[in-house]
Amino acid sequence: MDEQATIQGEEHGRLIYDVFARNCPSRETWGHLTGRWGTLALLALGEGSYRFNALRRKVDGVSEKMLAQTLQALERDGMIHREAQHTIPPRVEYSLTPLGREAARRLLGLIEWLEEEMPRVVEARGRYDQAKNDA
Amino acid sequence: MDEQATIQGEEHGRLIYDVFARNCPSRETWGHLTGRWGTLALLALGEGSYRFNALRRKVDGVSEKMLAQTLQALERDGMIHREAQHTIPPRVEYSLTPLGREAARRLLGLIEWLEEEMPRVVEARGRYDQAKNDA
DNA sequence: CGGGATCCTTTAGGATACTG
DNA sequence: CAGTATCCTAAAGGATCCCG
Repeated sequence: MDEQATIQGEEHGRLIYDVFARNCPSRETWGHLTGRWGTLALLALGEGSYRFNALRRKVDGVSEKMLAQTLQALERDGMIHREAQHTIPPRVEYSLTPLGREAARRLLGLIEWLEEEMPRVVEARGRYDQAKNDA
Repeated sequence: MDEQATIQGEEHGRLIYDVFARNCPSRETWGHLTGRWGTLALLALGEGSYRFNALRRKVDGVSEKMLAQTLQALERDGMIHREAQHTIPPRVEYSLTPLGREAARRLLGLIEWLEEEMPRVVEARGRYDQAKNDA
């Protein structure tokens, strides 16, 4: 082996990505958190609670259908709290649960790191494309 | 507003998720990192370097096509290093770059957190489904 | 206003066969 | 062995209409 420490996560003696690969419930939730609209919805709600259409305006580009679907999935996972008033017209407020708040915090951490590193990524892309052209 | 601190990320004075929403390069890389196979490939390579087919066996369930596609995207983003020996038969080793190693570490952190919280998620799902049935 | 239902398009992903 | 190319299916996603 090499001296460089390997990056491993253990969970009950098994490598976590093995657990993660097959174990469906966490895979599904992972998809909800990191999916195209899930992350955006969580980050938006990290700012405060919003009603459906306000949220839709914040998560720019999302369709009604996808926003509803995304919110339902995250509500079911316990990340989002949904408060409905049965009035006409209806009024529904979405907010983060403590669990969702923690998820949003961690996702934001990853995204901020990525944003910081983007110059490196862009540079790597340039080198990669250059090498392709030379071939 | 509420007393609870909001979760915000700032970058040049703009909310980071606004930047993130439109700014394509980081969105694309985010997809590569969090996509179905990207995360798995990064975590597998966190253990050490692997050749194509060995990696394919580790990232169980991935097709040749998707693994090739995933590795190329991450190589282009500077996350993965590809070392080819032009022999017959060919021999290609994949490993993480320092950037990729950091990405893998952070992704693993998020996944480990999620695994820890899964009981809470499962419980929330139970409550959600129960409430649906009552309606 | 907050969705559900429906229909349609686009993309992700897989199986297979082939090549250096 | 490490891919590429081709073809196909399944799933994500979007537009529209409708209702309480």
